[in-house]
Amino acid sequence: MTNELTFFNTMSRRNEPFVPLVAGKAGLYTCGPTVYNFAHIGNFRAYMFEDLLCRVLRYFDFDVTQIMNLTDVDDKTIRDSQKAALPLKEFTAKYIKAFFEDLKTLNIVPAAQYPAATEHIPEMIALVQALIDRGYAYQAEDKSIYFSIDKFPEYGKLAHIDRENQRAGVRVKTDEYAKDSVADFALWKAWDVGDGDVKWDSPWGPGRPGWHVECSAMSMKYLGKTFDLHTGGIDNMFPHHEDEIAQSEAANGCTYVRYWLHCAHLMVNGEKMSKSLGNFFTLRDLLSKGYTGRELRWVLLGAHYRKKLNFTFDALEAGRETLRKFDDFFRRLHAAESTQPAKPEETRQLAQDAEAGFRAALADDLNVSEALAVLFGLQRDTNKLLEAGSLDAAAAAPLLEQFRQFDRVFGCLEVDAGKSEAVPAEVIALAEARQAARKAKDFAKADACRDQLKAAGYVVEDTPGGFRVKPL
RNA sequence: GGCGUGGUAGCCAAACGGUUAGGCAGCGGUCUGCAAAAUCGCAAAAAUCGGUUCGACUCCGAUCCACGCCUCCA
Repeated sequence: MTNELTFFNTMSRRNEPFVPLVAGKAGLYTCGPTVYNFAHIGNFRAYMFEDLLCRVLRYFDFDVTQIMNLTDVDDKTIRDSQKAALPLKEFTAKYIKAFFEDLKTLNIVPAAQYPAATEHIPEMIALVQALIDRGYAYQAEDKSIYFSIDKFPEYGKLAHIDRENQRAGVRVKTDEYAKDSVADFALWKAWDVGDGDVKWDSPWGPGRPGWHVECSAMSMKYLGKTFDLHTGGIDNMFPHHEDEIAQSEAANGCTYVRYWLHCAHLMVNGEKMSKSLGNFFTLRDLLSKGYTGRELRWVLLGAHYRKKLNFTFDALEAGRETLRKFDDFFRRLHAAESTQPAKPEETRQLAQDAEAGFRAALADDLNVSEALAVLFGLQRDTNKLLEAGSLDAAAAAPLLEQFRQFDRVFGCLEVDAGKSEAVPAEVIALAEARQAARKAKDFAKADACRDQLKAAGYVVEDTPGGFRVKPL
């Protein structure tokens, strides 16, 4: 059985066996949302990928500690809270609440902690001070503190950025005159009038932390100076993650992160979905169109995380159909009755083989497509047995259990959801009336009964053993 | 300009130097009063042009196209 997980490490640009710092444990840091608005489904592609990663790590018996930060102070958050005439905290609280609701709707397993930037200012100040003490940072004329990239020769090792070849000129903004070098980035932003009452005291005067320093300070606090995995969207690779590495390694003198995993974008009409382009859907948009979190979850799970995924409503519809078939399938499997000798040893073997294929697929840098092929393969084999009438409860049990195992990773099969569904007595009565009419060859009446059932929200299906009623 | 990714059947999407990926949709058979579900089967592919090879969707090169990062961004 394959038990060796491999991940594509952005740092080395190749697949590497995952060997954690501490055997059996995995520490993971995830760049979370900036809470000035509702997250869109492109954002959720990244959170879904991270959920998949954590679920797979757990499937392989790792004890996972996931930390996801909340960026609750930055230029846009300040700007929009001022527009809304609300204190920063009150403004972000609304979107933090919405974010957690959305995670739940998508059945994303919660992280261990969700540290907020504004709750960790002392840690950030300490980190900036360490960088100043070690000669990596300086205060400019505008009172802000900057990281001096020239002092960190390894700068660019993650993104493979060669500073010589960067386009000259484009990065210069009018307010950056104070920096020693254009590429230097802010660790601490000095307060200015536009920030209103958003400010914290520091040894360098009032201000607020720079974006990159937030993640470094919080990840170190919860996971240590060196930790296993850091994830995020590919657009965070540069400059955000590159800057995190520079700050953290300069301050600590040791490797910051051992495995970097980056998720590709969700596209819509061939362009990346983003707030700045305005071409996005929020989860709430989809819910209001009648789609479910489960259906979106299925769609987002459908492509490998390092490949761009084009979002379409067709895909959502196809996903809905697939899930419907699964619901029906599990209902039939729960009700399995044999007309021939059942063979539990055969189904146990089927389950075992599927398990092996499933693990091998996921171990290969989270190849969900192949894992899904295994899932569908087992479904097909199971259907054949059901069709042949050679499954009873005992023979079905190992199969059901295997699907439950699969769902620890997929999180949307709902294997047991239809099991205990109570069908109202009047619906049963109606179905029985239809059955009687059919026997009497009164098909007009039988069809009328079926229409009535449909109106009540049920479908009736005729099987060799009798009828079967299920919700529409 | 620099760095990078990708172009697979109607749609979505994998693996792999030679053997059916898979899903949705479609077509035909079985089952059914009709349906539905299921099942069996079928069809359909590799942007273009070269090269390497006994053999290439898979390796190499060129071309075209799309997309991303270099600026807040999952």
